[in-house]
Amino acid sequence: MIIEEKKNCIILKGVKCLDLALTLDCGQAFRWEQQEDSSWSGAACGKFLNIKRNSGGDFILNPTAEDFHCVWSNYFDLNRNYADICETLKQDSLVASTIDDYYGIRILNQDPWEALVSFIISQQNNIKRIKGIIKRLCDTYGEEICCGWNAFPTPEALSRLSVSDFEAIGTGYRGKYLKRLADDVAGGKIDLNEIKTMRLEDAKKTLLSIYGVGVKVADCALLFGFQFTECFPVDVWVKRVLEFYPQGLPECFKGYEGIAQQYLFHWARNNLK
DNA sequence: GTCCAGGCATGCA
DNA sequence: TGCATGCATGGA
Repeated sequence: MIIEEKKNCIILKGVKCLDLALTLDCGQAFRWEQQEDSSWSGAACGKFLNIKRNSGGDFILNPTAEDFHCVWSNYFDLNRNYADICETLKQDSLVASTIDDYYGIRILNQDPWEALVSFIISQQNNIKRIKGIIKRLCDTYGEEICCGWNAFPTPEALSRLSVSDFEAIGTGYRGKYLKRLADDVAGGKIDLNEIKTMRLEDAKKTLLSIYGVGVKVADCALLFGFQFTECFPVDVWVKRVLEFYPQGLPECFKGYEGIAQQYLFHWARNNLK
């Protein structure tokens, strides 16, 4: 991969295995919106980004060089060799049959707080509605960054809300979970950065002790927000896929179960109605 | 109108 | 430890 730092943009050449639509709109992050010029706009880690792919296959990004290196390079997991990982995952016949259709899905390294809140909202909910709730949450309680985009609201900001404030933006019964989480994180009772340094078992145990966080939400947060690529979240769709794996997950997934899961999740949603 | 969605807490056996 | 039930909401 070659990084060209221009005056007003960053150009990435030779990036392997990155499909913007599949990666940004596959249900792992909920704030990305495709624009009329087919570029994608969104916000993460307190920064705004617009990114597009030109006809030559290069990626054009709008941030400063500093923000690219400090935030977006890691967010898009650009230093991980997905091409090699996909080759390994293809040893499994089901993944092999799906990977060409969905090639280019990456696991985004999201902010732990945003990921945890987002996946608490996601429970027993559909992706379209999850996006709406998170948009209202950010528009109402996040600090403005630029271009009409707000940052994801901080724990402190959300701790000032009441349960009914959460419910007013459509969280439903999850409002009480969010209220307690915001209070505990803002108050220092839960330290998300510390969880990030833990071994997987301890990190998962800690997340499971949070009110409103069960196995599925914990696995999604660990995979998408805490960089544990070996987590394999099982939702209603993946549960259907698992019928194809009566012996358990194949050896070739080892260490990258979460990446395999994204391909299988996507395939299931499109094929197992 | 009914069913369902990137589930979880709770109560009861 | 394992299973049944209620939970908010809006799109299909």
